[in-house]
Amino acid sequence: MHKPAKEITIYDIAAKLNLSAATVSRSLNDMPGVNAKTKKKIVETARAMGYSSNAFASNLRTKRSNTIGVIVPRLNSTFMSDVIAGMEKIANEANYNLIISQSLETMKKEISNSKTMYNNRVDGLLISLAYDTDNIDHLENFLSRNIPVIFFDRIYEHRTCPNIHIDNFKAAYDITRHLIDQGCKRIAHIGATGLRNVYAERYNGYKKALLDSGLPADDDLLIINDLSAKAGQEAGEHILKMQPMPDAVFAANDICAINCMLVLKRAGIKIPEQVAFAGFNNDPAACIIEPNLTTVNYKGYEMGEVAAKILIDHLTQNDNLRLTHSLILRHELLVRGSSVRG
Amino acid sequence: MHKPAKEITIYDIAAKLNLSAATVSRSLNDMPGVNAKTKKKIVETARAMGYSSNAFASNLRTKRSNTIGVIVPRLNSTFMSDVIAGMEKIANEANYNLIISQSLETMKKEISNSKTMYNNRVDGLLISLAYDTDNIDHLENFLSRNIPVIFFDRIYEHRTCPNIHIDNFKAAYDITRHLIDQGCKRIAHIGATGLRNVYAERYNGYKKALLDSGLPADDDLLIINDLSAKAGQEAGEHILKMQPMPDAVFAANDICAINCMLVLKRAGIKIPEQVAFAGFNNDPAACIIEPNLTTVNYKGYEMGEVAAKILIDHLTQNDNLRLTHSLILRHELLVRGSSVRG
DNA sequence: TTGTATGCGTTATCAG
DNA sequence: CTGATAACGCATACAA
Repeated sequence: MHKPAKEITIYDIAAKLNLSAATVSRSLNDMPGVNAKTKKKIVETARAMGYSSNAFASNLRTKRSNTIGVIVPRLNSTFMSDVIAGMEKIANEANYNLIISQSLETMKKEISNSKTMYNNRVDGLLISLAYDTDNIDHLENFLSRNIPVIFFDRIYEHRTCPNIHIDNFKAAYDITRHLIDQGCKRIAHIGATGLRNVYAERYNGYKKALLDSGLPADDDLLIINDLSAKAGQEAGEHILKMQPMPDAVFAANDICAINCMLVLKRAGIKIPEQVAFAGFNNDPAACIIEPNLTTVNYKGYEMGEVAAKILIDHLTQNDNLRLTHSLILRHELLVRGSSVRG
Repeated sequence: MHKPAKEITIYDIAAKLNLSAATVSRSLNDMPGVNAKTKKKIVETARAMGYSSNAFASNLRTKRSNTIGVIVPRLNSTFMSDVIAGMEKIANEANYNLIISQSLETMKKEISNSKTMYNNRVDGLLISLAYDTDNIDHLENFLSRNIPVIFFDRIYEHRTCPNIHIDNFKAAYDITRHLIDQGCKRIAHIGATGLRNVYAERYNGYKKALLDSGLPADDDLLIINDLSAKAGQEAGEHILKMQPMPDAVFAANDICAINCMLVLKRAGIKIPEQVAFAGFNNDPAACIIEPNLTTVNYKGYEMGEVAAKILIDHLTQNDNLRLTHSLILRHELLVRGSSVRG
């Protein structure tokens, strides 16, 4: 077993300066009521001796970990990395640490992760739900002990937890409307499980836009999968076989849209003349495919910042978290070549 | 200030069962020397009472955190997310937690992150260096206290720290050779700072391949930047102005290669006939651009697994980490349309 | 302004 | 097999 070397404690510093540990503690924590000179001396010797505060002892004593737990479906999406970068910035500034884990889209791992988070006594939890999560019993530990939980993006309606998201319904409505304005009449939608608000809302927005324009919301035009690259390819093959083919495709994420589009392109379909395309998320790849993909842009970075900020404000100022029921961030429609018909 | 509710401790369990806390602790930790019956009773009531071990107290006592620190340049690259996913799998299985942070390619943040990691008493550190890190004084705390540090991908030569990486030299050599085999004679290279082994080695491999084939390694053919998407575009504009233009471009990562290629394509340059392209990393976008990008594939997931495994084995079995100087993983050349000439 | 004393929840040592 | 007790390092109420 690996054995770390001895640590330097506030007692060592106190001994060296003929002071009490209490005074050292107070100085190191910038507490009021310490003589400026002694404080200076303490801070200096602390540095000189290579002192570093032991977080465990401090946490044990204060019952706060200064750590925030983050659970996301996957780390490796552009959107989520942006979210996390935003969270990290805010957390860092406020002296909070982030423990991050991914559920890999399964409720099972999400449960296990939340247990770990709880054991590590995170001060709060920021979570975006897995693909198949259908209840939040695994968060009961947090809720019953008043440890704040905030949902972002893939949210869950709960009495005491704020939600942070965008208006997925409106975004989908607008993008579908845009396709209709381009003259499209048979618009297919590639979506995912209705369990997740983001996908349910995008579908609802799509459907409403069709109905408002007097277009039928034909079930044949609806494709449900997991929105992965592979699923996008399969959707493309499926679409090629449809009779008649749709004249537009609106996919609930860009990766899926792009991979679907590639299949159609390779089959000789003209984009956007024969089939127009729109996605969701503004993944960098949307600007690599040709023609570039029309999509909905929303700032993950800001979502991360906001989520972390709300949580930390609550932890440090005890504003009432329940007052904030949900927080809706801005999005914008980015119209590009994949959907504009001369 | 937010106040969490009271916790259930081993004393509560002990009191309820008329036992001592010691016995409860032993049972809950599966230690030998406890009557099977009492143990069973203890485990059951623990669950019934909703007990959950307090990691701080345990860590304070044992001087081990069961936490591994991970510092990467950025989380939002396909490669790094894969690495982290691999680490998380191994860590999870061994009951270790991961604290993850990103340096955002600056040494400054890397220093601050490593300090946080140290304060949180991580049992070990897995790190891939930032773009401009030119020394590792900030890891001195770890090294002097025998806290194991393992470098991966962006490594650093150090007496006591193992390195995990691929043979960047050979990969670059092979891919350059491939371009030469396709008849290319003026091969440009887009690389990054020589501070980082990965880029220095890729450049060296490229150069050696040229020399071995009797081609001049012309300095005009070398473009140094930060390999970002934007840098790729700028490189593309630069290349368009070169007299004569190179007939191939080998970029040290895919994102840069792809964005450079897009600029050339839009200027009417035929790929690969006029300019052949090769990248590095096998980013998913390499299969989105047309023609698809020739690149070097290496498994980030496995690199993460290996790094975590070596660290945890050392932590739990105290095998001598110094014996492992470096560990070189496999890579493969993926030849695609961007480089194959009729 | 500083010091004393105590407890946070565990685990480890020793004794029974 | 079980119990009593002492740390681990820090922060705080209270005393000086």
